[in-house]
Amino acid sequence: MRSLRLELPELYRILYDHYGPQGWWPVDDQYHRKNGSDPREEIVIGAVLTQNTSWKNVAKALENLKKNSLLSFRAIIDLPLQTLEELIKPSGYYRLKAKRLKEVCKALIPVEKVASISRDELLSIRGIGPETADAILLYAGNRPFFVIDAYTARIMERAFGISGGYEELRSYFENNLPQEVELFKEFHALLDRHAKQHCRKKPLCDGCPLTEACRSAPVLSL
DNA sequence: CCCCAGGCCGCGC
DNA sequence: GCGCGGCATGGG
Repeated sequence: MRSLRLELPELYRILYDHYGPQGWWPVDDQYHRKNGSDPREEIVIGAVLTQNTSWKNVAKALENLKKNSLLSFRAIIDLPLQTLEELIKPSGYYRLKAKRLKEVCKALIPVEKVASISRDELLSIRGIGPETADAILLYAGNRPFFVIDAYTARIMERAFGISGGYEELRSYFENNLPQEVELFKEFHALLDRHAKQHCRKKPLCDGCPLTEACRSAPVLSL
């Protein structure tokens, strides 16, 4: 963990200046006002549904739940398994995720728990691994846990030669940034955005804001 | 046709 | 403790 050509706060600044605020985590506040539900429940549910799945597909599943006023822990717990499966089908792995959702909702009701539950306790819930746990802690619980995902790992490895397992990367971020929840939220979202826009599996280096700092950037020929 | 997407679990080694 | 297959839909 030594070859970073810029400090994390600088990396954040470059991405933020280039892409602007990303508006994570997206929630439908209007829906929750109308239904008297808690937007944090939507974050937890979305965090489970988005496991290895594009957000577009997740949005369809969330929309199906909203249409029927079922986007809440209580509704999901009370819903027959098969009905839940049909509603979330667009998000993929729908049989697996229907079971996971029920377990997670049961374990986290009332949703105020996200403010106090320990990371280890979250990890002991079936269907919650490290990334989902940290997403819940950060975006629903407003607590300073940095979310690592495949995008983050790819950017750090490719651009800066920083590789490591989940926990290694997480402590790297948490130890080299001010412990500010809003910074953690925005930084993770920006890394996601950057991976989609430029740092894809097949990198699109044209117009990349990190070219100057990136060790894998193509050499400019005159 | 292929590959990929905001992972996790259970298994074998 | 690490690697691998399974899980599934929708979009490029």
